[in-house]
Amino acid sequence: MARPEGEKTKHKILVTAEKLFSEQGFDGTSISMITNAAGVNKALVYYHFKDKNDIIEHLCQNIVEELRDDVERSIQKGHVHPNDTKANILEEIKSCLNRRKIISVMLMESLKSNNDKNYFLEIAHVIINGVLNEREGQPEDLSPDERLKRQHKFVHEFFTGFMPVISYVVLKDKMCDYFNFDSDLLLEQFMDSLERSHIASHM
Amino acid sequence: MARPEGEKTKHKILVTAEKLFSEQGFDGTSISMITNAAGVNKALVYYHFKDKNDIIEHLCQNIVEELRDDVERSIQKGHVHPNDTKANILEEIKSCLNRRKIISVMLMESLKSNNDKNYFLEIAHVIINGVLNEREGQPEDLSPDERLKRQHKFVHEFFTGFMPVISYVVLKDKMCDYFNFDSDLLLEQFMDSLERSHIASHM
Amino acid sequence: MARPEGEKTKHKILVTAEKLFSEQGFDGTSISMITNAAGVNKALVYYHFKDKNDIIEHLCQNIVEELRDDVERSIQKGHVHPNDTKANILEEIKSCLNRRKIISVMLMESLKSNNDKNYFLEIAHVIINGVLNEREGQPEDLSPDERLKRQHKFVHEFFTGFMPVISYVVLKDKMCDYFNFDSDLLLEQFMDSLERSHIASHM
Amino acid sequence: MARPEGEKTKHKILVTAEKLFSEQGFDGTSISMITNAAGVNKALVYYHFKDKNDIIEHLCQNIVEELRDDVERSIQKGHVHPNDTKANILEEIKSCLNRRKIISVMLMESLKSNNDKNYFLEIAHVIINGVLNEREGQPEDLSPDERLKRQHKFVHEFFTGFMPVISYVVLKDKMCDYFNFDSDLLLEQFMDSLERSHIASHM
DNA sequence: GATGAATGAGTGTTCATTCAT
DNA sequence: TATGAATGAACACTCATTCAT
Repeated sequence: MARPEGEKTKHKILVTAEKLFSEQGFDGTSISMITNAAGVNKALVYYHFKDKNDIIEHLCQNIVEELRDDVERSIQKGHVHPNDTKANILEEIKSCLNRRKIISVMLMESLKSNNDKNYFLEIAHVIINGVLNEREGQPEDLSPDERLKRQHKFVHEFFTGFMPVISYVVLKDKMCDYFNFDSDLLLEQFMDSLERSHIASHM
Repeated sequence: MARPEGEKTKHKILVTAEKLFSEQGFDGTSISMITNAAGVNKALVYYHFKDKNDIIEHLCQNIVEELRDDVERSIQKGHVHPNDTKANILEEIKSCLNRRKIISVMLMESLKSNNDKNYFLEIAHVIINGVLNEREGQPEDLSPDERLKRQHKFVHEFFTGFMPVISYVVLKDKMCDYFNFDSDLLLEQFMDSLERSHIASHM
Repeated sequence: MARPEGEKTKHKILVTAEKLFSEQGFDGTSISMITNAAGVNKALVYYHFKDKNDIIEHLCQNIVEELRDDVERSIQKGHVHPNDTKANILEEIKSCLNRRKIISVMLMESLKSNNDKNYFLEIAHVIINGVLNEREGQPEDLSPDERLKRQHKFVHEFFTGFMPVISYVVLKDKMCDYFNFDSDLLLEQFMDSLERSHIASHM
Repeated sequence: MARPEGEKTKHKILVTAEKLFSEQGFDGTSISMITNAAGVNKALVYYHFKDKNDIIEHLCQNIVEELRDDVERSIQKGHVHPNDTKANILEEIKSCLNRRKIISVMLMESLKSNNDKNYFLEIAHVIINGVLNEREGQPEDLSPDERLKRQHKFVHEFFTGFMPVISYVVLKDKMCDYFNFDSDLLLEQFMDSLERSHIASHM
């Protein structure tokens, strides 16, 4: 675990940036804010990263890789709770909750219509295809008709499964604040809704 | 309809700001960008608005009011297409599409955990309560138990109906680009999914 | 002469920049140095000029135009001292001395082999062609042979007339310092040399 | 000739710095640019040189010494081409061409009126006095009148011989680019002009 | 209502230089 | 000799905002 000195600093910058980006947005967060919060010299950021954008790029690529690994491992080992869809979904929600800061940042950035890269859609792609492949095996040489079906399944998963979970993860705290909801109750109600709508409608 | 000169300018600023905010985010858009694009003098912004924040506040309050009016009218007059849930949902989606720029901005801003005001949750509140009231009448003096049920319905509508629609509206163009989807087909598939999951699970 | 307020500021920036660029070079002079010396706000520079480069561009284009006008006027009106080459050359030297700051800057910049624009060669072109046209009329439809002759004359003027004068103008103060020369004597000796070499060798 | 490892590095830094300084100027070239281009560690520069200024100082002092040696050797051995002034001048031009990068740098720096050291005038001094001494012997105990004559000769050599040659050397490539001149023809025309003006006017 | 000019504090980024190893 | 990491000051440039007219 002995990280070389430079890697520690780089890590500190990344962690702090992730926090501040999720709180204030990418454009609303200055390099000074990051270095002040992280307690590192401002110029050091540019020793470890090409520019400000390179920081968010690192953050995004890191979790894209993490998720790819997760998905692969999940397919190989099978689920943590076999035959218990609900428990598995809860597991997934929790895994998203742990990454909710960067997910929030990616969503914000993906909403800007000017952006070229779209890491949010990239992780959607990775996760949903992981789920679909697990359910029905890796597709090869699809006929146009099968491809259309596959796309339909993807769209279904995206809007009725993935986005509700993402929405829950990135908005739950604000909802509890705004509507004066209890956090545990909200989770329960959300899980129930997801079960009755998305899970019940699996194609 | 003859708008006084000043109102025209104010309107031009608002329209341009909405466009740029949705393309680049609020923090990513400067006053100069707005005035350059709108072709108005920079100082004029501060004649019509208190500060930069006041612009987004105007934009948000405007559509909150618009939506309130829509909802009220809809309850009074009934739906455009009575007894055709699908058509009505399509109507709603189209109404959101027309406002997708400002909705996108509100969502971005609501994701920042630092923000105090949350216009996105405010419009969710307005719209979803409109839908629920239309379905089952305005609730008064709810018992704790009824209130819980109402909250559950709200949560259900929010995550399985509202958020999927919003997601579709703000992300569809990026999805078509990223995944090389056909726009019309995506709408069709999305509508089908929504029907099978959300509409089928109405409580 | 009543200059609008903004033009005065712009002028102050240009004059100060010219001075500092000639003393420290373009890259050796920061915007802060200029604004501090000129007593104007730093951001104002960017109100009046696109960027730092735009300042030097203005300076260069201004004297290019000035020189073009000078040359044209000189051809129309004839020399100040007809039939007295020496006096006319002295006149020219003095006119260069008045512009020696910006000439020095242009020469420095033209020596960087990376630069795309070359204002120094542009003024050489303007001045020398002015001299040649005055002497032998504006050339039209030159045969290849005549063109070669014209080029030869240009080269001759450039290296044996123009460059010595420029060198004198931009280096005389440093020479007087370094070699402990008397300023007036240096001018006299330089004029004598120029007469005996360049003027005597006119083609 | 086996250079110790450290000397090789030092040499690489000097060569790269000379190249970049001549392309971008001293102030326009950063230590990072040099170390990146030379492929050496940045901190190593400060092992071999006191500071950035020390690099240019080394470069300048090196050729000052080189030129001193050249001049001395030339006086002792006589010219390469005895009795052929033209050939000798061509030899000198070529020797300057080989050193044109650092000469260009020295000239740029000498044009800044703020600089204390003036290596450009130092090499002018070395070279021109070498030429004069060769022609008429090393002067000793000059009378005031003789000293004035000597100064006049120096000034003559400087402005009608040295500066044209230097100008040719540092500007020829830019001239060929800018005026679309042929390189060989330019040399020919320049040599001819120099002969007819400077050489013809030797005092 | 509208404008050109101005401002102080800030932006992202790079600088020459140093340090410990 | 050489290196990766670090630093404070400076860089060019832009920000939101204000002022006088």
